Amino acid sequence: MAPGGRRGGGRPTLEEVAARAGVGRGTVSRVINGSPRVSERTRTLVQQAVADLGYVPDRAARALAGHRADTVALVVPEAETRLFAEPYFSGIIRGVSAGLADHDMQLLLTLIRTSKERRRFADYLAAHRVDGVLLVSVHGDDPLPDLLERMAIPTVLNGRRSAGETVPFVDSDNTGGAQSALEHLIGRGRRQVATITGPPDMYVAHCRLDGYRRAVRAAGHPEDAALVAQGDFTEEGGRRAMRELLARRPELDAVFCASDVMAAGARQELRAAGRRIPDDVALVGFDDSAIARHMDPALTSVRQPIEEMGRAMARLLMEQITGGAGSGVPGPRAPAPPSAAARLVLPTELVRRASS
Amino acid sequence: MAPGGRRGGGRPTLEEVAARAGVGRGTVSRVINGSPRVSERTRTLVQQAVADLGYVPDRAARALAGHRADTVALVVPEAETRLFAEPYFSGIIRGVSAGLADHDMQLLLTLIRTSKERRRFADYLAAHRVDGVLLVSVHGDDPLPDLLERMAIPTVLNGRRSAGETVPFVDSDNTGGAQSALEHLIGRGRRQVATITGPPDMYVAHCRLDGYRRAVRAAGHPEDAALVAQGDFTEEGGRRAMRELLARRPELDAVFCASDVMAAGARQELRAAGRRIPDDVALVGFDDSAIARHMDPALTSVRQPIEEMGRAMARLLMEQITGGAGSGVPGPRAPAPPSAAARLVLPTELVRRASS
DNA sequence: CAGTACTGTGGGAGCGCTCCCAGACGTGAT
DNA sequence: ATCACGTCTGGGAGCGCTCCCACAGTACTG
Repeated sequence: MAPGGRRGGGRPTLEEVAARAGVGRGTVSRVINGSPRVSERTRTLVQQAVADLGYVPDRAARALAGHRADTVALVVPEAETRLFAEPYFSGIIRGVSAGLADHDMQLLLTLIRTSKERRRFADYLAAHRVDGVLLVSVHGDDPLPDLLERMAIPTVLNGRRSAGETVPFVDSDNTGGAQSALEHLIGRGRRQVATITGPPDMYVAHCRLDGYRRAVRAAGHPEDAALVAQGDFTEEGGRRAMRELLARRPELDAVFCASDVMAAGARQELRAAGRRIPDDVALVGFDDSAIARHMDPALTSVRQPIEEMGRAMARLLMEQITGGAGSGVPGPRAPAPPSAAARLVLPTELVRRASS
Repeated sequence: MAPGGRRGGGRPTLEEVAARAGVGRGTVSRVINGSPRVSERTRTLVQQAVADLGYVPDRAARALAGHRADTVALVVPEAETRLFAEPYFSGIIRGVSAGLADHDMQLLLTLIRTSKERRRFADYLAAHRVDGVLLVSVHGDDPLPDLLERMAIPTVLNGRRSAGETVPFVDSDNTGGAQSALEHLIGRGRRQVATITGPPDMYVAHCRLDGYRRAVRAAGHPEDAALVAQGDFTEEGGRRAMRELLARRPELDAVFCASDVMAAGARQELRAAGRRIPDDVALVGFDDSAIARHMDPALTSVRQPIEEMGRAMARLLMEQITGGAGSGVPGPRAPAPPSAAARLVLPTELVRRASS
């Protein structure tokens, strides 16, 4: 008779299940949550009642009483929303989603474009609506990681802000990936290998440049600063950098680009300059994105284990949330100390195609 | 002294705000929810207390007491997770996210791959954790739309299952887009325009084929069934269909592909057959995805107003949830009757590039 | 056979809100 | 002055869970 609009017959509550099973509320709760302190007989009884009634625990009530949300947020800062178009995010989301499914956790997607939206998200955190946060592609100056640390909310970054990252993270081996790209080029007889880097304020750009340098050094080639041009991960930046390189070192015979998108820009300039790929100049990218496969010629690129990274992020986050304790019973939050396992660097793989 | 781990000092509650403002709980609640039945003086008083204490309402408590979740789910069925890589999803998500931000609604992202995950999602719906659902790229045989209708959960589809779609939806003008692509080709003197279609069990494929046929008819060209080949929205499908077409009608001078991905496949076959693009054969795609810009030559394609579609989906859903009542106070759910406005078809735009 | 230690169980006391019913205080008409 | 009818306000009664305390029962000990 309630005016509000109680839905058809009303969904069964814990209490009703308890009544039907002839046990107390607490016992049903224990069964639902997989507590071991229930006799086998009672457990079966309760499970039967649950099945009969089609009982599904109300999450809101659970969240209120249990101080948890069964939800984690995947946060994508403004600067990165365009990257969304890349298979990268698709892979991360799939990995995360798969990793969370086992824990019956939901994924909240939060795009933060404006400072108003950042505030809104901070309120959301304050309102206890998430148990943890996954942060994608943080820049060095992003205030979010520190905010999360202050609020003591379990967090995992995708990538890191610096070599001394304090927040748990999952990253790919950018240095190693760049290195393998260069070993490949040098192994195929290229002598004058240039590189187009990412923006210097991003750690990932540093790593890839570092890998380039190491490989050049290891091969005994001279380190030539004129072979390094700065890009910004955009196509236009790739074009600009390529023009610079061609002006400075017209004799170059290979270019390693720190992203596929920049490689696409570089290719245009190379073609405009009449260089054939790969005959005159070999080209290698990074990310193994869709454009790598569709470029003409198809682009050799460094692939990251993206979906696996997403899975790993989910795993690391769950470990923090459950306080390192095994899967089992989700107790009240008990923040785990930062462990060594909370820094994960996954290997990359070179995908060879026609451009090199 | 609570063992659980009450966070630092404890966040302020409604009651504390009430005490500080010297009013009752009900009054604070009214102010928070923007009820008009509060005197100006009291409202200011309460707002001051809220600001002083940094009060943020607890969402879980709100959800429990108020029978709402302030959350909507964006559901992506298995078959589509690969499309995730496309700018399409990026755009939809951005539009939806922007559209929801105004309503202080959160976005839950749900990937459904297995039947186990579908069940899990159904439970989630039963557990009252979402106020509405956005469904992306539904197939004709997807059981989800009907399930949602039965549960009386507000829903908006992206695309529709058939011409007589009963669930509110937002779609783009696929027929018109295909038509404009063909008018463009025919206008440039192409006489033998072939098409590669999507899978016949998808309504969107029908629409695009329909647009092709209408334009051919309107131009007074003969309708030649041999110029129609069936694809499946994949690159390999595009290749196969292109081979068929070349075998059946070697004299064709243009191909309209129902997706960019299939156009990429078609291009490979055309090239393998020694046809130059656009000199011998003009090529047009659909979606205006990343590969369209990076293809060689760059692909003419039909662009959909993706982000706007996302926004519209959010708007339609919110209208259902708030029962058509203006923004204002969020009352308990009152499902709105299916209105004419709940069917939205947005216009497309032809983006001309070098391939035609 | 009392004493100690478990294991299993019931149910009270909240979690922080919203809803809604009374009641306090106006204001105007009679 | 009296009554009716507004507008505003306080606070009780939940929402459906989890947590935890107390207690019954059983199984060991000395």
